[in-house]
Amino acid sequence: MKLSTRTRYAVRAIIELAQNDSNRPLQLKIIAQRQNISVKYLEQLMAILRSAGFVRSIRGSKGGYLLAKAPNQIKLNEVLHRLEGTVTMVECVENEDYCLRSADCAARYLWMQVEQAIEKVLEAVTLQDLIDKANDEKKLDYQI
Amino acid sequence: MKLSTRTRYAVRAIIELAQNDSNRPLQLKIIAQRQNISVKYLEQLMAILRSAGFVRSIRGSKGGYLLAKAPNQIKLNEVLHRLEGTVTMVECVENEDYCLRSADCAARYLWMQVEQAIEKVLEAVTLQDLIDKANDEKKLDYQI
DNA sequence: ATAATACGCTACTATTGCAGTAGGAATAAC
DNA sequence: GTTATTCCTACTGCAATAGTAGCGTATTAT
Repeated sequence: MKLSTRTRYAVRAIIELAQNDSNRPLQLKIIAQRQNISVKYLEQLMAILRSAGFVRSIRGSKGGYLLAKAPNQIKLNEVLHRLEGTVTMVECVENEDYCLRSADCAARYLWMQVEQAIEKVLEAVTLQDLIDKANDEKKLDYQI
Repeated sequence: MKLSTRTRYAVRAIIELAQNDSNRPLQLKIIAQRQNISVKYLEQLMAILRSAGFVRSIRGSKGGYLLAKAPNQIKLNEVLHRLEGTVTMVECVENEDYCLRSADCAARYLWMQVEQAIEKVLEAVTLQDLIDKANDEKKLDYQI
């Protein structure tokens, strides 16, 4: 039930964009440095986020990436869905016809419970929530 | 975030055992037929369940597998932990030292929320719950 | 005893998906 | 025009999973 590094990297990257409060686009080079990811790999991940409409890019010199919406308008479940293809852990949960026994399958019931729990969390969290949380933690650090 | 087929198969197998209300051991051959899994592959999965103490085996002619505890004593989180190695989706959730930024990492906060939600569901479900649920669904089928 | 049945163990192979690399084209700033 | 950056596509290497195979060991029925 591991999360792919693709997803982990991409989420970290989009958080960086959300935390970029300058009005200027943030370059992959910078994100790559901060997060210790190869630029080339990051490019591919950003392509996913871009085609999904979460970020927009500005090409050419001084170009880079910006969030395409406000951070409080980007829910993490949407992001995860795009990155993971599906958040479905098991085929039959989404596609009842996948298995003849779906209707009274005890296992399927379990997976549905788990998935609903995941979905509920992800639905309730926006990028804004995450950066707020990170800021709170930073404040705590200073107080020590 | 896919579940491995190892886990899916093993859970289905242990549910079969939980549903076996004869006092006689259930043979892998039977489970393999019902679930459409190779016997040899099942053997390996059952070895995991056995070493974890969830099931016990009876060797020899007319042998097979039985649950080692009552179905209401087997929580799904325990089973999943054994099968998946870890239910941790992201390394830093369990191991704070994994990353220098753990303390104020916005992403880590997200993954912790998700994992806690998963764990909460799995902790609350026993094999007994699953077979009860399956029986309920069967009853509904008959009523149609 | 013997045959049949069934688990136990270990090694091997094939496949798949992920992670990462590479090169060059398009675009914009200066 | 030069430089900096994204965009696109293809390729490669690697690791984990999925599945196979064969022989060994234990138990029961007869």
